[in-house]
Amino acid sequence: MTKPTPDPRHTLTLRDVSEASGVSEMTVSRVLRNRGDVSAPTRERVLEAARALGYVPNKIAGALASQRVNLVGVVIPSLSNMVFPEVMTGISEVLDGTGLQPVVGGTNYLSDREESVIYEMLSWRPSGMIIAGLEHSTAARAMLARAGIPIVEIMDIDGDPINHAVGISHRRAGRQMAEAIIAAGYRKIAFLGTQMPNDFRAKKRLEGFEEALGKAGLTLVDREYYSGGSALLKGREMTAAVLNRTPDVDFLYYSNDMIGAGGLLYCLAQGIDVPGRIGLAGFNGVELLDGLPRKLATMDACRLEIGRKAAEIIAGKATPGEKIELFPTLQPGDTIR
Amino acid sequence: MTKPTPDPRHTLTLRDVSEASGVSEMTVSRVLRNRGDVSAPTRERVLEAARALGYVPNKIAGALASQRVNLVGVVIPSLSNMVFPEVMTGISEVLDGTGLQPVVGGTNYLSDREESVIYEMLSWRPSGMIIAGLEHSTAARAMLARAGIPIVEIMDIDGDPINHAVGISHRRAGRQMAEAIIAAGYRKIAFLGTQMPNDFRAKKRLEGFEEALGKAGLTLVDREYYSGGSALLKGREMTAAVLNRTPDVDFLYYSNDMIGAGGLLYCLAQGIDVPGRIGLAGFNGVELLDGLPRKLATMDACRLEIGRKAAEIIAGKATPGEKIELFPTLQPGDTIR
DNA sequence: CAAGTGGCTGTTAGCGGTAACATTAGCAGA
DNA sequence: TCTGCTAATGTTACCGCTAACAGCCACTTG
Repeated sequence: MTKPTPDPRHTLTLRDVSEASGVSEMTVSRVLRNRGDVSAPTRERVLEAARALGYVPNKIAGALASQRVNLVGVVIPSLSNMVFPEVMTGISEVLDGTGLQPVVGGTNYLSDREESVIYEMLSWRPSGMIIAGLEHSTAARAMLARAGIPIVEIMDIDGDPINHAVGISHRRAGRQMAEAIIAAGYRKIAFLGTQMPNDFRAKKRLEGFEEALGKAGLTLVDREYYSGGSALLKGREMTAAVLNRTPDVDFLYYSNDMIGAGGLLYCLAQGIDVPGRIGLAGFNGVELLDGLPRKLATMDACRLEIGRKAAEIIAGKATPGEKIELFPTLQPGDTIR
Repeated sequence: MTKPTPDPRHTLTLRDVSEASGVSEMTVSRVLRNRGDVSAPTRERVLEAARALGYVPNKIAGALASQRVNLVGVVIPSLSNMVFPEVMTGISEVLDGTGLQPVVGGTNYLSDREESVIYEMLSWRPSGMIIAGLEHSTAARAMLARAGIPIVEIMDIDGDPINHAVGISHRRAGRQMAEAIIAAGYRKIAFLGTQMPNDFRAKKRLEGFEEALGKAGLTLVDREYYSGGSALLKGREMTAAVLNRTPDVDFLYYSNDMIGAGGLLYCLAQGIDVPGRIGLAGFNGVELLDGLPRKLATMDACRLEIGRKAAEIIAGKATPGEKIELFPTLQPGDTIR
């Protein structure tokens, strides 16, 4: 069967079910939505008819008539980031059972893309929007602000939310990590991270990090950026480059766990004493790390909780304070002495 | 600003733009959709008015009236599987520019969930559906079959598609891997995989694998299953368990690369000679592997290409043959001697 | 026994757009 | 001047469903 239309007739509507079961369309509608009073026998007849016909309601018509859409737009930079699936899990957990359904869109860290994804989503009149980050184009902010639905910006709270924000302070996270590293006695610290001009959160982390270094009278002894490709592999390569260029470096701060893991594998393969000779740290608290030969120091980003809280605000289950700050915990692992 | 409704008045409609620009709603509609003839000055006035008001069209109403929806439903088991983001990339690549937009839904390998996700999606009357796997509940198949839209089942072609199928033969993939392993001289082969009763593709791979073993007069010397948790870590644990229980095993066949990678790290840490004493192989060709100390033998699943081809069928860019079979290539890596 | 009451079902009028057709103006050619 | 045509715009009738309200029929209640 290659033809996509195995049905000879028109597409089914409420009317078909109504005729098949001998009641009005309205009653069918009531049965199918479990709303209002319908007698048990009628309900049975209707359900039976709907099942027999294989009727699938048309939500487009329903949404237009009722002015209600059970969709929640979720706008994130990337699906393949390890970070966002977990946020999605938190969102789904909470939304499941509320009748609300998440719809995901990716922006690839592109502001233009973000704007058009938001526009597209709003044109479906969702019940709420969850968006990663606080930085958006003016147009995007304007659209969101006047959409008349709850908007939750997630991941970050260093900035001004349109409506609600749930996240951590990346600036503070960077600072904390720097303080821990300094406290452990490391002094020649290098940074290795992504080259994404639009990864504002990574940028803020680095700012906080350097700020804390500054307070201790230190500056980064080296930095290395990458873009694209396998993060694990890039981590190896970048680490090799830094160690080569700055042999006396004693700490490598990675902007995420994947490149950190690559660096760790590289150091171990080179027989470098970790954390004695060189310390390492990443960011995110990716589950992956649990399987590595040594546990990388990191900081979890409260991803699951961020997803949950955001969804709760949309679902009306949480008091919507303007900003909800979560506090990541530093996991020293085995790579800080 | 905590209130989600910065706008005092009602939500905007075509009428508002029409009044603001002094033309009929129909003309506004034409301008906004770039359809039909509209004079340049009128077009300008309308666009100007729409921009000034911050009008976002209501696709629900538009879709109902035009009976056209630019959405493509994509149903996959899991977003956090490493496998599916790449499929999504392929889909997006092709759909971008066609005006079609993918909408993703996850099933967690649960047949019930799948059925309800499909129902939910169909109720939005999408232009097409892309669904992982060939195994669905009777009700799900029926719904899809009579939806009157192109349905593309992806990943697998060992079975009967509803409409179109794009994928690889997992049975054949398992067979091929077994043949390569046997050819390399391994004889005491164990299998380590997921415990998911609904991961039909992993199951088929194993069937093919065992079939080929059988032809060579061999059987699996051990098997180990897992569920949940960090795949990398589980890989280590399972490998330890097998090596402990069956010390003379000489090959470990993993149902996916992540647990394979965990196993590889474990073997290396134990100082086991890989691939001399023990050979290893996974499945998927995950990019991640590129950063591992040694390259794991695997077989890529043509994920990008599957996504592309599926999207092309939906977009009408490809001749829709019933089944499109892709052929994975075996990547021997460094873990088969 | 009239008037209420509650359970069940039907009727009507849109929701905000768009397809299809109608209308108008402007202009060329006979 | 009149017809015929095209480009630009307007009018009308839905799309499939649901909110709101309107019946109707037992039954109770005073």
